[in-house]
This record gives sequence, structure tokens and C-alpha cells, in this order.
Amino acid sequence: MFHQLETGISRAFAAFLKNQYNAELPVQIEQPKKPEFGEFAVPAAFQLARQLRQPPNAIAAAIAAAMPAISGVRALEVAGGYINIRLDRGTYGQSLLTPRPQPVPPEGKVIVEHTNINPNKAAHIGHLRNAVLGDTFVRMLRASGSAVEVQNYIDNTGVQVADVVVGFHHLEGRSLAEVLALVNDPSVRFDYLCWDLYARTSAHYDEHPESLALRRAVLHEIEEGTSELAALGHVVADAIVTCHLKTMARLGVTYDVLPRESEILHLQFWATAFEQLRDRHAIYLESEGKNSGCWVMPGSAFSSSGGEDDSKVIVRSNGTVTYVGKDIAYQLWKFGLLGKDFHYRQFPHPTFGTPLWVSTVQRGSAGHPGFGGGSSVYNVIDSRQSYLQDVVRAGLRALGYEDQARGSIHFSYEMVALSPRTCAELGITLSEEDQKRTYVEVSGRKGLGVKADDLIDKLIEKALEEVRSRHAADSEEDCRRVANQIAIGALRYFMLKYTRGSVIAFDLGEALAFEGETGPYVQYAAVRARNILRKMAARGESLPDFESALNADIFGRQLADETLWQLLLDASRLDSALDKATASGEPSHMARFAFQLAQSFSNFYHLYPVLSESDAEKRIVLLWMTRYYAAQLERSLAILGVEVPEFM
RNA sequence: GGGCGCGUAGCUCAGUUGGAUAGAGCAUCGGCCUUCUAAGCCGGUGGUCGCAGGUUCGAGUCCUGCCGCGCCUACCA
Repeated sequence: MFHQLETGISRAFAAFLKNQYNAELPVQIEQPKKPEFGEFAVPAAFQLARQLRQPPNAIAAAIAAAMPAISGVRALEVAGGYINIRLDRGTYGQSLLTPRPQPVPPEGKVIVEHTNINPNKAAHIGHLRNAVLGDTFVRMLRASGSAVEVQNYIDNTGVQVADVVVGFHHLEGRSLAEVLALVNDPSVRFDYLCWDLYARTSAHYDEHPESLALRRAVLHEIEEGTSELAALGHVVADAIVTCHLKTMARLGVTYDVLPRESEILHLQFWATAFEQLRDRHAIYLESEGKNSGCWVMPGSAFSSSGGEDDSKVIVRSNGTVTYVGKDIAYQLWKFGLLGKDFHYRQFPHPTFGTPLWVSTVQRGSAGHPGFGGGSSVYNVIDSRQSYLQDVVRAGLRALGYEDQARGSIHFSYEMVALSPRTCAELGITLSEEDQKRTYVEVSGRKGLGVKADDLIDKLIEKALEEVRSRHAADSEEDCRRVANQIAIGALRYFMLKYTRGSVIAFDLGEALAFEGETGPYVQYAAVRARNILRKMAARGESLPDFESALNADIFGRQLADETLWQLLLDASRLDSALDKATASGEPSHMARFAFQLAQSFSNFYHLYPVLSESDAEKRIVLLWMTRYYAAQLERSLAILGVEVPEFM
């Protein structure tokens, strides 16, 4: 409702200003600094002041006097050059009684690619930020009515998988059968085992640089896809993907489809993209200099300051394609521009509610939905890869796909690093240099980092203690389920509360916090709202039929209470907040709104004892507000991917 | 060297795209549990918005120049 009024007022002002002053300006609607100024503020008079050569206050007064009535608005007032708007509280309250209209779904499908973890080791907290950001943005888009397809790209033929294969085969001398046995051994955490093995293999390369030849050879075999080592690579990648899916499912993160690099290669996606790029002269065969023998994209294509020295190699001199090249082919497919499609089969997964599909070379299963062919594409990738995303976009542009290049959005975010204090707590020894830094970058190669599952386990353990201390009478099973929900709420909120552009210096203490600006704080508010309603039911009272019990007159009387009115306004801002957060691509805005909503409810909770209210009319309004708060809190949390526990 | 980002309270961070007296959380100090659960609420302390100019009715926000930090700038991804 708040949101509808906001846009309605904006339109009414825009139309009026165009008529009256022939002024085409985007009418801003602000929230006044102080509630005494009303519900909305329009600073349009400032913008007109120069053009009209009059003081803002005079213009504002003229506008306010001549403006035709706007539905739902009680009065326009002028103060300090602003036009302040006061709403009719009775009609506002009443309008919230009926469910909001469904948003009109925008045309086309949005594709969001996220997670995209190298399938060669356990997921760590950096991957968690990616997945939670991506998943939350997907939930925001869906809540806004968009059709969204979630892709998790699997780089199963890359260097990192090759490294683990080198580790198994060359360092440990394990056969394919032996590795398979490890994968199937329930007592072995295969992703943790590979975490260590990958670190050891990387160290081995450092100590024996000549062994890098092994990596090249294995990589080549994996790309070919026929040898036993290639099969080993597949076994490793599939097993690790399964581990990642399990980890992500714990957080409520799911996907629609897993496009894999092996199919990009074997279904000739790259070969097709290559022909297009070559024919359009987007890339050319370099004949001299350091890149001699490579197919390169000129630096000028993707960088304003790029010269020939900055050319990006797309095809190496040995004929193999770089990751970016494959990414261009993949991006073309995402927009339906490649003229090819994958085959698909279902990927086994224990916990998702909906089928999960994976690309395959062979003729796949029937009955899969249409994948790819999006009208806009969000790639959730950390900011270190912005250069590569520029190259991908330049590829589209060079092929003449200007719209799609514009629709290719690098949903970038800064990395998660470790605070020195947390490193110390985890027993990670740092160089003197690193100790002086405010944060230390995690490194999979060095095995330096916090594994996602370890962190989740730690959070659950701590939450369980808190739950048990408060609910000794509840069953272990119930406590465990609630602890789980609290842990995930804490983790998801922690990953979301920072804006995308700021580095998270991961601090264990902060991540484990359940008080203040945290997920559990918001969950607690939702639980308390529900408790009021539950308590009432326990007393044998049933909820009134609000639509018949309440009307504009009653709302008008009760909302004359300024505090109550402000609280109701807070609670009704969800759609407005969602719209702004989605438009600016900032899940953190959504998280912050949920926190502020919870703060608002906490105020309500303390100021208005609902069940003991003696005035009958007021009590009904308070009950309705309780239910309204509960619904808004639940919806906000659902958008953040956070569940509401039965008790806390 | 070039590109991107960051610099706001002791700490961690917001700041609605240029608007009214710069805000949260943590920490700290002081209050509030016989009440719908204190994972909560109320109050206090705490600011040269990195520095210097500029643009205008108005700048934490925009432009220029500095200073500091991070990331990228691979025939790795």
C-alpha cells in the first residue's frame, strides 16, 4: 500500500508539473527526516527554483495550492521549500485490510548464475557469500513477480579438478577404483579430504615446478574425456558437486540446472562460438609478440584505455581454449544466441523439493523445462573477475548483440577475508606482514579458510546451547530443529548485511552473534508476534473477522495515536523496500529493511500490551496489527531465505 | 603505469542516487523481568564523513587534485 501511494503520488506530481510548468522532471518522493513533517516529502520546488527564478518556498506553496486532490492524501503542507504530504489514516489503514494486488510479471525470463564453485574441494565461507547473495537476489526477483531460472555452472574440466586428479594419481598412487571406494565410504568426508589433497598438490607444485607438466597432461586428458584419468576427474567432480549441493541445501539454496563445462566442450559450444567470433573479427590470430600463435581479443574491445598490449588470449597457442572463451559460448547460450542446446538428465540430490537438471552429452531424459534463452542475465561473481566479465560482454557486443551485452550484468561483490583474530582462533599461523593487515585473504590453494559446513556446525552447536537453556522442557528433536533454523538465519543474515562492495573481514565472534543486527533478532520478533496470537488461541479466543470488524472510521480514530500510526507505516513499507532493493541490486537493503521492521515490531511489542488492552475497539486494531506485523516479518524473512522457528 | 573498489563514532558497517539537526549494531556507562518470552526495551558517552580545492539555494553523496589501503591488469579461473 505504501508503495502504491508512493508511485501514485509521484505520477500525480509529474503530471501536474508538466501541465502547469511544462517541467519534465523525475519526481522524487522522500521520507521526511522527522515524522512531524508527514508521510512523504516532495522536493520538486527546489528543482524548479532556478528555472522559475523564484524562492523554493513560494513555488512549493503555489504547487500545494493548485494541486488537484490525490486519492488517499489528506493534506499538502509547505515547509522549508518542501511539499509535505499527510495521508488519510483511516483509508490507509483500511486499504491494508485487503490483500495487495499481485504484481504484473515482467516480460521474459531472468537468468541468475551463482555459486559456481570449482568442484575439487569443500565449499568455504567465500563461496557462501556468493550463494547467499545469489539465492537471495533470486528470491527478491521472484517476490517481485519475475520468472527466474537459477543456474550453477560446474567447471568440471578445469585446472583445479586436474590438480586433485594429479594428487590422487601421482602423489598418492590411487586407482580409479580406490577413489570410488573413498567416495562411497560414508565415514569419509570426501570434500574435506580433497580440500587437504588440493593444498598438498599445490604445495608440491611449488616445491617441484617441473611437476606442473603433470597438471598440463592431466588437464589435457580431462578435456579429451576418454582416458581413465578423465574418468577419475568426473568421479571427483560429481562427488564434490554432490557435497556442495548438500551444503547449499542446508542453507536453503537450490538450483534449476547445472550447466557443465564438459558439455560446453563436447557439444562443440565453443567451436560454434569460435566460428562466430572469428567470422565477425571479434578475435584474430596474433602473428607476433608475446601472444604470437594465439587467438586474441584486442584490448580496445573491452577496455577504454586498452591497447594492443592488453589483448586477452582466447585460444592458446596449443589450440586449447581459455576459460573466458568457454564463458563467451556459455553466455551466448544463456541468451539463446548460440543456436545450440545441451541435453539434460536429472541430477540425483537428496534434499531439493524440485527436480535438478544437469547438462549431458548423450541424449538426455525427456520432460525437462526449457533452459537458457533469458532476456537478462545476472552473473554472481566476485569483483576480482570483473575484467573477465568485461571480456565476455565485449564478445557479445562484437557479435552485434548490443542489447544482450547491456543485459549481461556482472552482479559483483567483494571477497570474504579472515580477520587476524579469527585466524588465531582457528590456529592459522600468519606471517608478520599478514598480522598487521586488517584482513587476510582466504586461499584454497593454501588450504587457508573456513569450511562452510564447519561454520554451520559451529553455529548450530551454539544455537542449540541457547535454545536448550531457554526451553529445557522441549524435546531434543524440537530444540535441534529450532537451533538449525536459528543458525541458518544468523549465517544468511551475516552474509547479507554488508553491501556488495565491501570486503567482509570474517570474524567468528561476529558471525556467531545472535543479538543486535542479526538474523535471530528478526526471527525473534516474528516468533513473538506469533506468540501473541498463539496465546490468545490458548485462552480459547478466536481472531475476529477483521474485514467486517474494522473500517476506515475505526482506523481513523485509533491511528490518531501518532506512535501507533508511525509503527503501522513502518510495517507497511515492505513492497517499497523490496522494489528499491531489487532495482538497486542490493540484497543488503532487503536485510536492513527486515531488521528495521523487527525493531519497529519490538517497539510495538513493548508499547502496546495487546492481549491486556481493555478498550475493545483498540484491542481489535492491535490484534490486527500484530497479525499484519507477523505476516510482513515472515514475508521479509522468506525473501531473505530465513525460516521462522516455532519457538525461541 | 592503467582499471575497479574502499576510506564515515573505539570496532564492524548503513547512509533512500544532491535535500531538513549524519545513523545502526557491537563495545562501554546507567535504568527496565509479578506483564503477550530480557535472543528484548529505554537512556548516556562517542563524528574535522581521509586531505585540499571546486560546482550551487544546498555536498558524506557530483567534479578536480592529492594521501592511504585492497583487488585486477596470466597462453589460472
